[in-house]
Amino acid sequence: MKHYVTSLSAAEFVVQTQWGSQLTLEQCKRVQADVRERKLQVGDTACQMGNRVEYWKGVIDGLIKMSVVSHGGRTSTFTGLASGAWFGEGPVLRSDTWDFNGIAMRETRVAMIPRSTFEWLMDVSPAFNRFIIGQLNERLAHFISLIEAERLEAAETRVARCLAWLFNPVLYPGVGSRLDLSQQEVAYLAGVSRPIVSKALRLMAQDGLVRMQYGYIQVLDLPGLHKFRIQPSPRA
DNA sequence: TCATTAAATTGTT
DNA sequence: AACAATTTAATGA
Repeated sequence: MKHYVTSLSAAEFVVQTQWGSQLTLEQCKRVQADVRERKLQVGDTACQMGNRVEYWKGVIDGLIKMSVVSHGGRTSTFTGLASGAWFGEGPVLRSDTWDFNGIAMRETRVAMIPRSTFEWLMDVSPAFNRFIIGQLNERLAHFISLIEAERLEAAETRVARCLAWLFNPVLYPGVGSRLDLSQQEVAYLAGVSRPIVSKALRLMAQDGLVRMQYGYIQVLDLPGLHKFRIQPSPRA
């Protein structure tokens, strides 16, 4: 599972993103001057519920788990944030404070755009606004799909859905067709037990949708993965 | 470079 | 949840 990631600096990373490449030279210069980089170890916090949002953040490489904690201390995971993901625009525009936790699932490098720079970009760049709208829209579709699957579908189907979104090229442009992800990690992200993940992955592999190797998963048919479905057991 | 060992991941009950 | 089997990574000659 050697991934030969060209280790871009944060400044190099932002200008080659979908939004960064559409900025004017002037805008690029300011973004590159303002961007910061942070390296997270496994278990480190990328963002914490309740804290003020100081930065809009992007995953250069690595994986972050997005989750919330209930009053009783139980945690619920929504999704992973994979390479190329940008997050925090929701809280910046809406509530000023993080409304979820971000925990690194492995060594992860994060690019950080100061809030003031983000707001400036919203003011001066129509291209940036379009990107943010697209981002919000994609995430909305993602979460609607999650809720629907959570309520109506079998656990194996939820695993497929969860994986399909993780390979979404709009939200996670840095993820190719291969993602270093153990079945245990998939279980955490999908909110199911590891044996369910194991069973689900073998079903998907039979249908030629994915290929699994030791420590990583390769998607062969992304549309097929979205459509994958096994009959849910009827509920009360 | 190869063999041995340890660690992580996966399959199964 | 626990166990066994398999794969990879690390170590050292």
